[in-house]
Amino acid sequence: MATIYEVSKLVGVSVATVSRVINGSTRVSDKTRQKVLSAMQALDYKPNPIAQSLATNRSDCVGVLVPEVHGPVFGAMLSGIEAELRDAGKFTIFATGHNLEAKEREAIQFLNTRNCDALIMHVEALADASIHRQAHNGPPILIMNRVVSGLEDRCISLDNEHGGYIATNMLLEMGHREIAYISGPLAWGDASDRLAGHRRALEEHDQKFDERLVIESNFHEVGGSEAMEELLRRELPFSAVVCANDEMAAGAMDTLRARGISIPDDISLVGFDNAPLSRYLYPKLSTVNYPITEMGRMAAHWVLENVYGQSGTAVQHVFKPSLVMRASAGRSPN
Amino acid sequence: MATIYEVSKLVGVSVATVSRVINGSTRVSDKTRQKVLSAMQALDYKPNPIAQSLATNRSDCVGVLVPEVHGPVFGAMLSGIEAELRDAGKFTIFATGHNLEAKEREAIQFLNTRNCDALIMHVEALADASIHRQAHNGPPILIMNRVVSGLEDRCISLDNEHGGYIATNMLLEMGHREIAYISGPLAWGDASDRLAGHRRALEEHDQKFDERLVIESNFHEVGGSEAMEELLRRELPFSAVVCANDEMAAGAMDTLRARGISIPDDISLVGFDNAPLSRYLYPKLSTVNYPITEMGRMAAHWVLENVYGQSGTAVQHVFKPSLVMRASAGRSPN
DNA sequence: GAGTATGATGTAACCGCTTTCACAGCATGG
DNA sequence: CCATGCTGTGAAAGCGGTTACATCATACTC
Repeated sequence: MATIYEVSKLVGVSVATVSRVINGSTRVSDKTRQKVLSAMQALDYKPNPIAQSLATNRSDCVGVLVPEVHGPVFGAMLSGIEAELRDAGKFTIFATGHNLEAKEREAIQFLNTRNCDALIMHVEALADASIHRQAHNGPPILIMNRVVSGLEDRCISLDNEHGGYIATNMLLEMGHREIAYISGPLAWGDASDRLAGHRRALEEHDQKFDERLVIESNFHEVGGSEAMEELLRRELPFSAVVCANDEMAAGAMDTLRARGISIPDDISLVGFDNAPLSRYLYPKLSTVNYPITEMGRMAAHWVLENVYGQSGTAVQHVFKPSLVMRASAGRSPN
Repeated sequence: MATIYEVSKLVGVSVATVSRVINGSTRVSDKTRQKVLSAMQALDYKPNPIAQSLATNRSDCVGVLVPEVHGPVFGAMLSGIEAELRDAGKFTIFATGHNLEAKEREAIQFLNTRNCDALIMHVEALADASIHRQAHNGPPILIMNRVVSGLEDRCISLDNEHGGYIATNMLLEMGHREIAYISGPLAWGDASDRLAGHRRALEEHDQKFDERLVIESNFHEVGGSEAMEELLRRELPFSAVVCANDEMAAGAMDTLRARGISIPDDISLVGFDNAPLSRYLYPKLSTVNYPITEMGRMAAHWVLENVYGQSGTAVQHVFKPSLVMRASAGRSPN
């Protein structure tokens, strides 16, 4: 690989001048610039990014920490981030935290050793205090799907409360009165916010909130299936169920089908996330769209503006979910 | 951040000695080693990876090129790669090629500028010649899901022919005789291999291969749906359909359901990939398992052994798919 | 035409680490 | 007692760039 020295020698200028041409930092006369450029071409010269990093103290790498690489949500998020950063010539390094505190901490350490210019992280287990510490000691960070107080301008999140609200509101407007709810772990912010939206919708329609119609589950398919069984066991009347994510809705659907209960004729079902699987279920699942790819793009955007100084549009910190109507929810049979 | 100089000053040795302690390259007396180690701890010293890279000409980064970041197959592959490399303290940088030659070429360029120590790539559009060129000029490469002649020891692939064979074989053994086939683009190796396996199974069971029962489609859901419509339009008898991937099977299922054709009572359906969606379909899809996560791990493994000199088990270059029986395939109604 | 601002370029230090080579000190063997 | 071979360590030259500062024309001002 050719170095900057070879280029400078070929042209007969100093390496400083070549460097200036590369970076466009200072004015270089047109004549020398042209000579340098053609020499670079002739030698097929590419600046060594490692050397540049060492000299400038920038790595052009952005670290991304997600619970998992695969899966509908994180895959889509990574996709948005990668596309945006790539266009800007920045590199994405990722690590997984598996929603476990030790792993998340370790992953941050790992990314820190790479001298990332910024960190985009989706962490669940890590306490606010740890995030604050990282924010103050490490490179700039951006937090996905979580609002950390004191770092609001570093957070990009979904208005989960609104999502829960529109799901239940839609069912109420279709005439449903008794609406059950299968929740994710309420210790997690998104799960409790979604439930709060559900409650608000009920209140606005003067429906009493009945705790017995709420099951706290785990965001997984089996959990949804078991939660639905538990609901049926309680023998309370309900004509619709909101599931706090699509996977649990898939599980719930399995249980209902096994009991011969028809969707949506007997019971309407609504999910949350608009994950790919929601389109494959039968009947196709009505759900709440979670614009995670866009949110990933926005995160990358923030980094490009605030870390790499590129100008652009304003960053949107809170995204509003919207309803996706499919076949699993219909009018109340009553 | 503390540097190696500060450590050396604190201990009263030269930076060379500190470096030796860091790398364990040469013998250092126990006494000095201990002093250096505790000084490193006291200063919370971490070697600067960028500087190390510049000096050693290694970046500790592995580039991964996939068509897309998300999606069942590539997400799972990335997941396997990341897990394995991460355990070894190596970084994964990824880029997407979207199965377009220009984009794939560009992505390789992009990763090349980062001085990756190795490249793991899943490319579809790039010609063998380009891959050979990259293999000879750039860092070591590993090719996923494709066998490039002359580079067989650099390829990790699935025995697609075998997969096609076991799918059709299973149907034949369940008594089916007329078996239709919805293929992916036959210009792609995996699609044509899968079809070849289908043909071999038919031949081994003395069934004539009927071209009119084969539709070439595009690996997408809509394509599967349209292909099934075309099949029905041809009004040839068949009691089972093999789809070359699960997405097309999902589309085919939609079409059959819309016509009131029961699965598997009227027609049996088999997919390929064992993507997550196959479990969400109704009825749950029988399919061929594609151990892509393991294959990703294996790729990372190869890199660790051949680039970073870690010892380990032998690399498996060809993976055998296996059958996953679910509800969508049953005995022939005849 | 002297004084000065301005623009283009060169010089050299520096980023933080690795590694070759030299060397001192010491044990070994004849 | 000297030649020899080890071990442990230090000095210093890279790795390939960036950039503060110096220098030198050149153009401009009065």
